[in-house]
Amino acid sequence: MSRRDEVIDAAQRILQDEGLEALTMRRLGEALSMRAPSLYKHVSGKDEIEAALQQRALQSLGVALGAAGVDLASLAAAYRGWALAHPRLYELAARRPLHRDQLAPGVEADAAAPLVAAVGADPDAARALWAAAHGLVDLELAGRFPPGADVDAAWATVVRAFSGLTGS
Amino acid sequence: MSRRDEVIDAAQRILQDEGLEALTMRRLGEALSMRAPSLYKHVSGKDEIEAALQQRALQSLGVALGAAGVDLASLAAAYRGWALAHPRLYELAARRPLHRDQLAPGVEADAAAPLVAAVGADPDAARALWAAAHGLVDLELAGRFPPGADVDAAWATVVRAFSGLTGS
DNA sequence: ACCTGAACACCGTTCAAGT
DNA sequence: ACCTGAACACCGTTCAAGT
Repeated sequence: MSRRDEVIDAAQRILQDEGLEALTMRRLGEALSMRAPSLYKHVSGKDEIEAALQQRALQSLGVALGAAGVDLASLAAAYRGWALAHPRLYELAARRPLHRDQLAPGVEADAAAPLVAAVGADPDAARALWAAAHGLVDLELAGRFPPGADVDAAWATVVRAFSGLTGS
Repeated sequence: MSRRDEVIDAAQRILQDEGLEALTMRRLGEALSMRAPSLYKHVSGKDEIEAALQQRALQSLGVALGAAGVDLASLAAAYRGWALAHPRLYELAARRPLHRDQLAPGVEADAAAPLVAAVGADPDAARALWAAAHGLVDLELAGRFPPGADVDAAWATVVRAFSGLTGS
């Protein structure tokens, strides 16, 4: 494993265990037993680290969605399940600017492909569905729903609304 | 106008004109012709400033939604219109942790009330609709849709999906 | 009552220097 | 090839001191 990959791996560990605000160059250097300036010999800067983790997140999410099949309900469950299982990665990939220039081409499209397939290849419907799923996850992760809110029911409503679109 | 209100006003101007990352205590002090530490005589810290702006954002959004009526399509247009007209305020109020403890009680609920009314007081449907609208705005503001994407059509799809819910 | 300068504990990043 | 210390230009915040 290259030294660069060790840096990215350590960054992912810090992100998942301690959160996004803990992911600093000094903290990362500490985890690798070096000073922060030394990291710049293996990585161009913090942006490259974030881009690499965004890429991993998109790929992992895409795999999870692909495994869920084409059924709208199970796809929705897979989206939410992945996000709740990897909240820091989701946050980094969905709530932060995407470092598109440093992403392998197609990663974004591959992650979204299962959603597109589920709505019958209609790109507008796919974007609407993606937005609804993203909005639900985003609000849930941000703690925006009131304590007693039935988030499952909100998801079910979205699934029902979009089923009505393609079903009839 | 109290000195505190002058601070909040200046903060809003900086936020809207220069963006969230320009809203620093030193920059804010400069705009008010004082040093950053002096701000702490009028405001407890940056959190209070952010909370005050979040409150203004929620109130302004609530007014815009209330004026749109109960029609789902015009409500959706009002939500998107407000967000695109005040992208920095929307970002502060929707993409950042809400400083709930420093918010006047009811502000959140008041902003959401028109959405709740539009879906027939069903809280699950209201959350689903809110999430879909938030997701669409969030992705659009973050530049996550591809350049040629028909965002209008995606909004129309959401409106159609939710109309089907209550209509039949 | 209001404002200041100096300081503290942080950031990301650059760079000359060492091995 | 790899790592270091010192430095630069930033953060939010505290505090003793001035008027």
